[in-house]
Amino acid sequence: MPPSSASSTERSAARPTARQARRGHGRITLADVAASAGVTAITVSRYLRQPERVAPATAAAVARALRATGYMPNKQAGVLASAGSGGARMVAALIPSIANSIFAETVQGLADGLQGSGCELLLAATGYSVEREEEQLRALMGWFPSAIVVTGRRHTAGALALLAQARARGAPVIEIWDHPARPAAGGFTQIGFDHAEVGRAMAAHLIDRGHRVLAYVDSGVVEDFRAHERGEGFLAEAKRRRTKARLVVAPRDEAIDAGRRALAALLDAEGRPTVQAAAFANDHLACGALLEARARGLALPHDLALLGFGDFALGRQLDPALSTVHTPRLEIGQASARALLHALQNGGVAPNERLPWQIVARASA
Amino acid sequence: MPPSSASSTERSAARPTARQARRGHGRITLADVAASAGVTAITVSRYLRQPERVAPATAAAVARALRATGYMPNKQAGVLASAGSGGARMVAALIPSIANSIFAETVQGLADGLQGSGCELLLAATGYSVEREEEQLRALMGWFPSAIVVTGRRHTAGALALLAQARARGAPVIEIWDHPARPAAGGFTQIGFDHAEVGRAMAAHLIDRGHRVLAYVDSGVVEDFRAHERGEGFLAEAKRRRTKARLVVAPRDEAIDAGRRALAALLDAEGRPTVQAAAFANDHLACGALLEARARGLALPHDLALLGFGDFALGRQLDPALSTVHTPRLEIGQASARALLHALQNGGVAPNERLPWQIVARASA
DNA sequence: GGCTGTCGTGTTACCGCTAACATTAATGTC
DNA sequence: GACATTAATGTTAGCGGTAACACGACAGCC
Repeated sequence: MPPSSASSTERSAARPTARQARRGHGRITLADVAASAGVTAITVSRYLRQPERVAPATAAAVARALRATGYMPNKQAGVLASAGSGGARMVAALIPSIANSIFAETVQGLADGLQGSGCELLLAATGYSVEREEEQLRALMGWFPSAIVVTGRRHTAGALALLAQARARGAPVIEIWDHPARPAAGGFTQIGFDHAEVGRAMAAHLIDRGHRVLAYVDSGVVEDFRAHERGEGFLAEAKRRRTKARLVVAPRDEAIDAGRRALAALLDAEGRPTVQAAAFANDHLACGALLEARARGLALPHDLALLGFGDFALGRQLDPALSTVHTPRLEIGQASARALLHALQNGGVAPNERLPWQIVARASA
Repeated sequence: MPPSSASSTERSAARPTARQARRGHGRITLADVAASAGVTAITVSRYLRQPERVAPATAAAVARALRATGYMPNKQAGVLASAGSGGARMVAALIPSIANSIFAETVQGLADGLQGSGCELLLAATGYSVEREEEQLRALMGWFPSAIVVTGRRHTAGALALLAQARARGAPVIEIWDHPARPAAGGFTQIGFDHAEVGRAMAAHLIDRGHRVLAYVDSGVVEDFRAHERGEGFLAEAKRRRTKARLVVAPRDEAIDAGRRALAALLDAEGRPTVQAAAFANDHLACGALLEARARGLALPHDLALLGFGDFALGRQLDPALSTVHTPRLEIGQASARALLHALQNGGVAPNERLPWQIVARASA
């Protein structure tokens, strides 16, 4: 047997291991399966991706070989070779906080919706910081995900550029939890609701019930833009209805305590209560306030009305039960999954979706 | 210029696009940066991975080229080429449910701990099913993650094989939320605590306070193994202390209601209360029971003692406040991140970690 | 019977990056 | 000044898979 060909002179066969050091990490590859089935790699690849294109007899042999070898496709290689058009897909999701039950449920909805679709979920938390978001986005984009889900419509210029770039590659980009009346600059798919509208409805709810001196207790988290927007809507509506309303900001703190303290400040500010009704950026704050009000022996909603946002389990069980805004947190995730899968299959841009929310009037307002 | 060589006859230059259809998806690659810097791709690669190995002047040129082109490394290609030894890493995490605040916090801890380490988080929820876990694991393993985090020590045979295979490749495998007294079969790193021990402590807590007829209300989720184990520990301790104790299973249901109904059943079973004290698989159940007890006008803990598990926000705020077990849910995630990063750097197997929990005696027991 | 399809499979080249070895120039050594 | 070292960069050959094209065998058609 003569040396195969090529440059190398003698001893090319003498040390076969040297040059081939990187070969075969012991993993089972398509080539192994192919050898076992007596075909070539591409045939196995075809069997896996378009089984109808291989002859029945071959298919049987390949199937046997697959079972015998315990082959597991390398998705990295698949994505690299077919630039995402292959079966393996990754969806990158960026949310402010995983621990926050609101977003946790959204991620659950997203994961559920992706289940069985062959998409895996790449997750990162931004900690409510657009700079962190850009960083994380840059890191995740290195994996060239097939679709990207980000929270809200406010991003750094750098992040917007990255998102635009992803979309240009054909990756659907979805902004969740936000869908204002007028579309955002980036022009990405939005799945959520209009926070300004919610804020207006919160004010209207309190005004309709006869309260005349209002306050919106905003989140102390600087970049909780959606909470701020609800606050703006709240004030706008109060102004329109010629009702006194002020904006205060809760201390950035373990939220329940922050709510207590924020309410205490409102009640004690000028030696006498400065509000008749308060709306809150979230239910944690509102529950804290409710506990504070109860501790002071106030009768809700007569002495003081309190309205939360988010409809957390806690508020429903307190006595009096907290009135609040119920949000489609699970649905946002599910709708996003649906939208992105649809866009991936049909190539188009996913349409916006505005999801419903409701004010849940319980005992506190 | 003669045709380069090879088989093809004429017109090889006539239609340069034909054969090169797959070339250049428009993405910027190392080669582009290299061209812009007047070097070859490998030099740019070196600059990115071991900057001290390129000459200062070259480094400057490359840096300039990187900025000019806006290059973003393709991590898929990186992992493929260097089989994980490169900078890009992915950590796969499998948890029962993302929406469950306990696991959400653990994932948050994990994400926090991974932040800045160059590891991205690939997440999947199993829905408390070991079969689903195996499926998900198989899907995630196709990405050849650098490390794997799974929940608990019970897995299907197939899943165990996959985990063993991953470990054989050098990927740390960590089982979280579980760390029994005797090590598990798989021999994977365990980070958590001993649930049987917690169960025993819960029983001891109730017995020490003089309660003589006990019940453990187990989770209705069939594969919530850890809750079941706490139940077993509970019964074992009661037996040891010669105290009456029974096991009941809550309806699988919206958990707060399930707790109410489970307690109602215990109280009404034989026309009279059949328990003096009950421990629960989780705080949701316990809170439901607490609300039921309150509705019935029972004085806690005298008429009835209730002890939860998990220390959720709700229980702390109810009146009377729920006694419960505080768990290191965030810490488990953080410790896992630390452990796996350490193992990735130093190559060894991460050591087990037993994390502390405490019984928080509030008003209900 | 030669022509054109179609089917089933193989060949080649390439995705983007990096390990291993090769090469060149500059430096040190006696 | 010949030779071994070291530093800086380049070449080649992969990683594991798939797109595009090529090819042989058989079928249908006039």
